[in-house]
Amino acid sequence: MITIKDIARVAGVSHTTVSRALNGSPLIKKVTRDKIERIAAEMNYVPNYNAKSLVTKRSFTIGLFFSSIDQGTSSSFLVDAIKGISHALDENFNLTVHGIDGVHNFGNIQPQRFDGILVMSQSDEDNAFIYHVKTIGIPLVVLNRQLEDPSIMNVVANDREGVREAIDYVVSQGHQKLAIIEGKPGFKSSTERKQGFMDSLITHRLQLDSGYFAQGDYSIESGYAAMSRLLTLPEPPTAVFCSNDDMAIGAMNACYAHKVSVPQQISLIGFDDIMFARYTNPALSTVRKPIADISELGTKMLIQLLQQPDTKPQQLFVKTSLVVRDTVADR
Amino acid sequence: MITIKDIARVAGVSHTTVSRALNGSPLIKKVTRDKIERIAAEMNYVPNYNAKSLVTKRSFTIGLFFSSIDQGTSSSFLVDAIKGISHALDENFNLTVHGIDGVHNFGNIQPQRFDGILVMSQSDEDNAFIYHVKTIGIPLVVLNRQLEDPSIMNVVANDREGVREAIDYVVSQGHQKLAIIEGKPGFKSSTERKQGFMDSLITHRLQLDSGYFAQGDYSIESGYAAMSRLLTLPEPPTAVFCSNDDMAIGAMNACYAHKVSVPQQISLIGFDDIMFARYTNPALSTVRKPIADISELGTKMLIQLLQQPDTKPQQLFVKTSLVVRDTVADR
DNA sequence: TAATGAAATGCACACGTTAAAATTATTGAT
DNA sequence: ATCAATAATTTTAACGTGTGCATTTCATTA
Repeated sequence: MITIKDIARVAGVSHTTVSRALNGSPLIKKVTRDKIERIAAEMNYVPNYNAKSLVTKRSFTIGLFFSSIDQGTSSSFLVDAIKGISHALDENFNLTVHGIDGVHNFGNIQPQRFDGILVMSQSDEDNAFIYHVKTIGIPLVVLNRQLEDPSIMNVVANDREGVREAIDYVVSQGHQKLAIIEGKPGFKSSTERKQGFMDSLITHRLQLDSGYFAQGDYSIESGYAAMSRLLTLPEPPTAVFCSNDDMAIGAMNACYAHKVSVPQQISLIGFDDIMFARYTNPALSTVRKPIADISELGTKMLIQLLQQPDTKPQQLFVKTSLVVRDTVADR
Repeated sequence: MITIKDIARVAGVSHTTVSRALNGSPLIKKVTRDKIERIAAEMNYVPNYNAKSLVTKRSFTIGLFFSSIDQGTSSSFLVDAIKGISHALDENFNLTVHGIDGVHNFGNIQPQRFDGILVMSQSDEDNAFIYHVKTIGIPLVVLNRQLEDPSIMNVVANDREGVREAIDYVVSQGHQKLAIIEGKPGFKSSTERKQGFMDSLITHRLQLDSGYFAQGDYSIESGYAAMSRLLTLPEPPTAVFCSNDDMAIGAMNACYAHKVSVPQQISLIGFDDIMFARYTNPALSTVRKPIADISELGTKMLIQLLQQPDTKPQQLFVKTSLVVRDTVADR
């Protein structure tokens, strides 16, 4: 492996000059810099990041932490997140991936090992980790889950607005009796999406029938169970908003089991636009939550935070978009 | 941040002794070691991996490289792979994730940055990268795609055997007219799976009708197209093996579009057992390719390779398993 | 008790880089 | 031509750790 000292010898300068030249210091004369850069390229020099890190105290790695990678249904999450991040990340940054539940020793999470940390959060159980990171002072951005704490940089989708639009669309198709299968109790996203649902109904002066609010927990099974209950109602809804696509799939299977045809007899709309929403039969209409965009924006904010540590934390919202497929019928 | 020198001062020994004690050197007396370990724990000492790396020339990171993370349909791949790997990986190893297509400068891939590399390969376009890694001497394991080169450690599923079992099962259900939708031409996996298909037919003395061999390329669309063609045959098959689940989903949609009911009129069986195979309507019968197991085994082999660099490269096969769901009818 | 050898520890340097301080070269003004 | 000011470069030290070799400590034997 060749080092700056080797280059220095060839160029007839000191290794410090090489270091400066290669790092764009203004202290170096142009001709010297050019010569050094040429020689470095010729010798296929690649900097030793460990040595760099040791002295600059930067690690050139940013860590991506998921609530869990062993559990958690949403596999598309991970891919989309990594996509978005690597899109925004400089090539000589390393991206490491971890499950928060796999971190047994918080002591391993140190400023010296991570220049910055992205948390793709799915549950408030991540808070202990998040606050550890915040406490030891590693630049931090939390993605996907809306936090109450305004002192932490946070990038999320505008769930409420997105759901409102979706329900507006369902209503515009002539539906009057709308039900909702709610998300996991206590989760911010659950209440946000429910709010969006109600916003739309209220705007359209449709009644809020308490029998049309079914509890779920974001799992496929809970979608199945909730839908089964809704179908046995004396006067079933004509359209059901499922607070995520997993539950929508469960709901669709429930319809299938009860010989209720989608969308002829009942319309369904989900939330997330997971990878296989388009491959269900019929293809699921849903609200796209742009995980890749969220991740990319979050990464940009993190980089900003690295460069200017006193940047004010903000809560940023990324717009969702309605994806019309085949599960909402015109009435 | 506290260093071994701080510990040394407190313990009243030299930093060398601390270093040795903490790294399990046999040169240190037990009482000394115990004292040092106690003090280190009390002071919440965490080693500086950059300094360690600089002097030992080990990076404590292993790189996971995918063919692409921007493209490539199979999102469950990534999750399962990371699952399997982090399962086998020591906590003080870092796992970094990259897309091979995102590596613009092979010069960045150096022994100094990666102790070892795992390639989750999906296409032979990865070969340039693989051989670069091999050439510069980074310990390497290639996962998922079977290589011809016996000098590279390789862990793959036993596709041929898995398909044979699956087709045996389909035949045992009374099917006689079986078709196959083949994978991408030129891919090792395509020919392996086709071989498994033929193995079974030959064993059961069923005829190989060339009209029942449809070309695909692993994409959903190609599955749709191939199935459409098979359905227009004067004497259509009663069961179709699709060389992966994506094509099976395309095929299922083709049946749906042609008003052919699955499995009543035609049976389908896929390969991979992707995450949403169980959520199709009806749920897809398929062959599970254990990506997590492959990754875990591959990681173990890599670790072995790190510890004993002269370990002989092998080609290891991981068993697939038949997943019976609802798309193969009894006749 | 002294000599011997083995066990335990310390010293000094190295790893490749950046940064502060010191030195030398160059320019401009008188 | 001289001096000051500034530009360009070098010298020296430091980051935290591991390792070869020298040194000390300690138990054993003569």
